[in-house]
Amino acid sequence: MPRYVAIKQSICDAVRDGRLNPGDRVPSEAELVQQFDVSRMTANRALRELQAAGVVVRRAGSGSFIAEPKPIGQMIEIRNIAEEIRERGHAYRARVIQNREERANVETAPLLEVSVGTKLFHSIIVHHEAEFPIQIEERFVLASIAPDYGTLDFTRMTPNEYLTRIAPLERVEHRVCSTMPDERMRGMLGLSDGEPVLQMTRRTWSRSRLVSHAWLTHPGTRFELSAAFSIDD
Amino acid sequence: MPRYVAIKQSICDAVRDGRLNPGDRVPSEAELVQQFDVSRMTANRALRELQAAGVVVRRAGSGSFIAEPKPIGQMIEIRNIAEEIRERGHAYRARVIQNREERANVETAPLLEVSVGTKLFHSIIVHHEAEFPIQIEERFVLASIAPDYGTLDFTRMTPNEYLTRIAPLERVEHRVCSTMPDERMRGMLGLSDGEPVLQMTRRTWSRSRLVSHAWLTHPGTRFELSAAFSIDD
DNA sequence: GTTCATAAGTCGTCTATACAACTTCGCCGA
DNA sequence: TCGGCGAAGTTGTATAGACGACTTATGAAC
Repeated sequence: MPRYVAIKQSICDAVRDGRLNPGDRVPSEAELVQQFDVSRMTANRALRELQAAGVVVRRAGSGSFIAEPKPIGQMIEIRNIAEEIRERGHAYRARVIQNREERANVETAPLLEVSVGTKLFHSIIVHHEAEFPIQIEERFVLASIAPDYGTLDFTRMTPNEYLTRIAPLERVEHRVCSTMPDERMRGMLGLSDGEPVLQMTRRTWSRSRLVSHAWLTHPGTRFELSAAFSIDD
Repeated sequence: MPRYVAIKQSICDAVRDGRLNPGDRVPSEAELVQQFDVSRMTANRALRELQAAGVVVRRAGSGSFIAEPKPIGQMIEIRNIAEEIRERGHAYRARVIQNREERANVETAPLLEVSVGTKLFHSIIVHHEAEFPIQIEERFVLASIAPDYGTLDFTRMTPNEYLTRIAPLERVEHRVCSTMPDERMRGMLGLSDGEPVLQMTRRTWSRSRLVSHAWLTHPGTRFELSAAFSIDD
């Protein structure tokens, strides 16, 4: 294995293990030169590529630091819905329908790819934008990765915000489809008859495991999902 | 400007101008050393970063070449719907409803951010998966970028396929929402009453211009949009 | 105490060189 | 004609050294 890759992996491993957290200082190029007995150019390449990957941020004269939770993926923004709403200048409010610990059954176990009986949390939250329900979030979380998930107050911090804080995001998968809501959904979202919903299934991986499965349901007429991608020089 | 950036830009410019096309050979590191009077490490960095950006592919022993149209964006796959259907093992068929040249009017001009009167093509195509309509594609294309768009046979090559061939994709923007179809849509997609659709608005840029605006409408129950993103070491 | 100059630490870039691995192609011999 | 060998070209990686720009802390001068 190339030596610059070994350096990158050692730092990525430290992030995955929690030995390095967002904001923490990463060894400087000079220190890596000593630790790994490489030339400075090799240490430089390792850190430079980690910066390109968004793992660290570097400031000339200051040092290299683990990047904040996630500048987000490249496209579909994994942003905090609370922030998003506040940026639009509206009040944000959350109503927690439920948040309890469960054992995975034959229906829920496949969602997180675990065996039946595994402990997990099951939360349902309705997010409001200025009194109007804008998203229903039904989420399953691996209990082992977030043991105190059941005690959190999601009116103060969204599950997304909490999870990106305690578990470094490694991979995200989205599926989007358009359906008609069932009666319960319709009630929670305050929809009139015949209004469709946009349903997004979001799965997130951390520390090499699938840790969360969420259904995010929006009123089709009150929500747009936006994504952009561009190449640069 | 750093010298490796100057090299990258010169190559990116050549791609944008059409002087370099997919598959074309890019000057080797040794040639760049002579052309730009830099050290090989500097030329190497320029080409290496272009490879990371997906602009070129490099093969040890062989050379560096402009990458194929697009390995796709990073997430939402800009894939050929025909390929996608065939990969699922079904027959693909397209029905061209219209394909004509128009002048931009007050409604269509803003879509491509051009002034009223600009020549553009307006095509409507229904894509079928094994007899079932799976997508309606209504698209506006800047005529100046694709002068022969009006003469193409879209039952043999999709607009997407054609456009990515003649114009290097620089930026893509997606917006997704869920709505109820109007009567005409419902007919074309063969939907029963009360079935919602997933409507995606896709805008693509090439050579620094917005060149295409497309509405892609899918039956909500017969389509899923999928996207994934992951960081690697 | 405040302000300013200086020094140390750090990253950003660039050079010159070296060796290894791989690809391609031509040449030579069987 | 076919096969194999080797040379030339190309990329991948690594080293040692250099200079510049920026940040931070230290300490001196006011």
